[in-house]
Amino acid sequence: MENLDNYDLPLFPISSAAKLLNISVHTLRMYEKEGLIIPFKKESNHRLYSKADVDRLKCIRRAINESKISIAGIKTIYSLIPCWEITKCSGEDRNNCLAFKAHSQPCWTFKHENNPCSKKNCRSCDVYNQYAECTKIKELITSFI
Amino acid sequence: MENLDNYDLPLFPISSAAKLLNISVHTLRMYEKEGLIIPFKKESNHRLYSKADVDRLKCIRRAINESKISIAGIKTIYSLIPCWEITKCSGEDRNNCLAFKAHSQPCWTFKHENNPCSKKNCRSCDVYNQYAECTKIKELITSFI
DNA sequence: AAAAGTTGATATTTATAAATATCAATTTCT
DNA sequence: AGAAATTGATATTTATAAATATCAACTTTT
Repeated sequence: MENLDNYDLPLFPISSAAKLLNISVHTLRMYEKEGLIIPFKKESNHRLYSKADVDRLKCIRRAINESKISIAGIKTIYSLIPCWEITKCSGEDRNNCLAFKAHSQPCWTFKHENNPCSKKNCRSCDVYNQYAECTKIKELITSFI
Repeated sequence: MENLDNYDLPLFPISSAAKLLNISVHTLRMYEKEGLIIPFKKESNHRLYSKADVDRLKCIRRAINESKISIAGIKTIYSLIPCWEITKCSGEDRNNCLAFKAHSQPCWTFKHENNPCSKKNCRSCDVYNQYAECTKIKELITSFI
C-alpha cells in the first residue's frame, strides 16, 4: 500500500492496467468475472483501475504464480473473510445472507438485498478492500476471535 | 462420518487404501508429504489407514477434482483453522509458535515444542480431525468469533 | 520364499487451469 | 475519423499441477 493520495482514484483504462501487470486484457476481464477484482465502471461501462486495484492484482498474481493457489482456491479463501463482523451484520441478517453461507465465492460476488450491504458498494467496502492479500486474512480472523 | 466403532482404527495398508480411493500408492505418499494426511505408522514404519482417513482423503480428492482447489490452496485453507483456540494456546505460546504465524502450511506440519501441542499427537488432535472438510472451516471460524 | 512394505531419487505422462487469440457487432473516447 | 473500449461467444495455446511409473537397496509381513 503506497502512500499516495491518488491511490484509490480511477486512473487506468483496461489496456493500461494490462500493460502495468504484463498480462492480457482478456485475463483482466476473466479475473473480474471470477470475482477477484471489481474495477470502477464509467457511465459508459468502460472499466477503470486505480493503483490500489493494480496492487491488488499483483497480489492475486503472486498467489497464482508463486504460491500456486488456483483461482478457485483464492475464491474459497476470500469466502472465509468474516464479513458479517466487519459489516456488523445482525444475526437475522446473517441467516438470510447467501454470502454468509457461501464457501466458494467471496461475499462481494453476491447480490445483497435487505441487509446492511444493500446500501453499500462492495468496491469501497472494507471486506473487499483490506484483505486482498491472503496472508492478511489469517491476521484478520485472529483479530476477531 | 459413519457411525462405526472401528471408524478410527488402523485397518488398511497403503495398497488397500489406494484401491479404496482408486489412486496410486505414490499419490497417497505425496499427500502425506504435503501434510494433507497423517496415517498411522506401525513400529516397523509401515503406514496404516483408518476408515476416517479414507473419508478424509475422499474429501481432499473432491476439493482437488471437483472444487478445483490446488494442493497449495488446500494447505493454505487448513492454515486458517484457529488451532490456538481449539488447543487453548496461551498468548505467550502463540507468539512462540510457527504454526500460529503460518499461512501456507497446516499447523500439524510443524514441530511443536514447549507449547500445549508438544504433548499431543496431531493425528488425534481436533484441529486435524474435525476440519478435513474445507466447507466446515467457515462454520468453525464463525463459531469462534 | 514371495509379496508387500519402506525411503529417496528421477523421469514421464496426463489432465487441465490459466492465458491468449480470435471472431462479430456495437459504443465511446480523444 | 480512428483508436480503444464494450459484451459474448468460441477456439487454441501454454504452462504446470497432479498423478503415474520407474529405479535401487532394504525391511517387514504372511
